[in-house]
Amino acid sequence: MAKLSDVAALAGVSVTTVSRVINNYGSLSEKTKQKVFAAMRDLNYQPNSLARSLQGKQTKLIGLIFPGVSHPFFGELVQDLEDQLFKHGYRVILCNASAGDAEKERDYVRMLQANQVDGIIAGAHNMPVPEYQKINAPLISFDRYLGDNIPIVSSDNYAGARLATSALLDTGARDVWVLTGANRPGNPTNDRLRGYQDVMAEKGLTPHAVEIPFSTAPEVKWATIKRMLSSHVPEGVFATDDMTAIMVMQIARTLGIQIPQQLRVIGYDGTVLTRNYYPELATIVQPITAISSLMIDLLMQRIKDADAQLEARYVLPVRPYAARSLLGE
Amino acid sequence: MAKLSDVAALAGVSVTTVSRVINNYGSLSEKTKQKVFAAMRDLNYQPNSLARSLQGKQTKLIGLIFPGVSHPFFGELVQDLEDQLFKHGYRVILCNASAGDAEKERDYVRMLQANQVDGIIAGAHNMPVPEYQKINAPLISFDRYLGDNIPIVSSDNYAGARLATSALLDTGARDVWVLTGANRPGNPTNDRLRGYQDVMAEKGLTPHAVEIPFSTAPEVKWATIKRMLSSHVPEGVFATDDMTAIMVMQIARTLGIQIPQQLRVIGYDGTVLTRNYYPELATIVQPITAISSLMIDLLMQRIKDADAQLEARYVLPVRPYAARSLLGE
DNA sequence: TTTAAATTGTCAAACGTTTATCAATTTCGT
DNA sequence: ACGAAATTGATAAACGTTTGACAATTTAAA
Repeated sequence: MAKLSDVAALAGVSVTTVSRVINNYGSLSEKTKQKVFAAMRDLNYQPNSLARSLQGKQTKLIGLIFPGVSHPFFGELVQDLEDQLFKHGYRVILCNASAGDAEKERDYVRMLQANQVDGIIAGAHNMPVPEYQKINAPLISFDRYLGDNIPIVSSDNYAGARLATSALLDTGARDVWVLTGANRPGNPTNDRLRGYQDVMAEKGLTPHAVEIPFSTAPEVKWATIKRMLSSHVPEGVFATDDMTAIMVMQIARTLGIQIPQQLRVIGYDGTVLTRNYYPELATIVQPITAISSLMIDLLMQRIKDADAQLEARYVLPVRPYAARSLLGE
Repeated sequence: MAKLSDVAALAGVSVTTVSRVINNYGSLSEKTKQKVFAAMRDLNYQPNSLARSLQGKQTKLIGLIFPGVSHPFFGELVQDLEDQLFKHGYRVILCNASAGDAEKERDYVRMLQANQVDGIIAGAHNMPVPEYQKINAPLISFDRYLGDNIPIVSSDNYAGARLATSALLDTGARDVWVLTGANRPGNPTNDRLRGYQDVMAEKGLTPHAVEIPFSTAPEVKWATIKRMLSSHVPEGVFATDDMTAIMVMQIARTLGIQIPQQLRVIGYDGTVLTRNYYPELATIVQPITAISSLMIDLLMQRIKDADAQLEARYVLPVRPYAARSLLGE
């Protein structure tokens, strides 16, 4: 790998001059600039990031901690974050912090700090809150409470859940159940459950919640749902994520349950993937692009100024998708 | 951030000793080791990766260049790669090289080299081959020809395509079409097309190929398929990826085409996602886990020894999934 | 108690940059 | 052609670590 001094030698100038060209400071004649650029091109020179970061520059690296990119929602979110961060000149270190593995997440956080990342965006939550608090890199959270002064960005889970539940009730259904992920304290997705419960209460209906942790193996999930549908067919099911909703519909079909005549299903997330490849699924769309731009925007503020005053919570609006299909239209 | 000298001061030893403890060389008494470990713990010390890499150590970073993680297949592959690399002590820099954007990919490659990554795994191919050739980091490719001496790992596209086509023919279908991605030269996925063509030829049947580039916007893809199915309903369709297969089935349904009575569809990829959430889809399963372990294994060999002699091509076996559903079982 | 071996320390160079200081040289306007 | 301004260079310190050479000290074996 060519280094600064090689470029200087080839261009016939001093290393100081080359550095001045690269960092664009001091006064430089157009002629030498061109000579240096030419030499850089010839040698295919790339400044060594390690060296310049060591010297004090930013690393231009951001750590992304999410439960994994194989889930379509996180896949799309991570892809969007990466795309946008790239445009801001940042690169991404990917951390798949599968649910439950606190030790791995700890390792990640350690590593990200050792690598001097300029910031972290986290959408996983396996470690206890106090540990997040002492991370000294700028940190923004998605949909999870990680500690005071760590801004949370999320979609309007409560309003979304109300929308979903109401859409089911609007079809005339009264026996409406909710399928929710693990109900961890301080987790904004609890609002999805709350939204459901509140709407049901307002209508004087009995809520029924079935809990299926996010990390449940698909086979187990399948079995659980099948057992549920076999013993009793509700009129409506609000699954708090699309994949679960799709599974409910699949299982219903295999059980010969008519959709939507007997059973109406609505999901949550509304990824591009489900909207395009499963368009008949009614769902609540999270504004992924808005979520990523906001998170990046907040992160950039904290990177510029570590003490930037930010809100504790940023809640972005959701919208219903394909609710008509609940009516069989 | 605490540094080496802080640890030394707290432990009451010299920096050399601390470094010796960390890197485990020279002779050390158990007592000082413990003192140093304790000090590291107390200060929550993390060696600065930048500094140690600059000094000559590996960065323990691997670049992953793929078309994006929002596609389930790549999402699962990347997740698997990341998980396994983590266990090997490596971290991942994620590069979404959306199809067609050579400039972005060039930027990525430049950046990865500037960051001194220990290796690269690439599953995208937007730059001309010569540019890959001059990358000096160890490089392994997925399913794409990137140049001589750059090993390609892929599933058995040819055999898989034969399997898929045969499965359709086995149902009695004769008018069988293929829906394939862009047919770029040197791209092993061409083998999927070849496999189809060969089987058709062997049976004396006329092949029909419709090309839909991978990067096509879903709406356009939808329209294309709809147009195709509206003008003529084949007896069988082999879509060279599952998402397209699913779309074909969705559109067929909206057109009132009976599946599988009138139209049989088989896909390719067989991700965990489709198998779990779309189990009625017949498909060919790529061995994602085997693919990632092999790629990592090869990469590790090249990292240990840059001149490690490796094969040009590694082809991993595929297996059919849910072929029975083509028969309506 | 002597002596060899084990342990720890001191010092300095190196990795590739950035940046400040000061000096030397070139360019330019008048 | 003179002086001021612009340009370039030489040198060195700094970022945090590793590693080698060598010296000093401690420990343990004979």
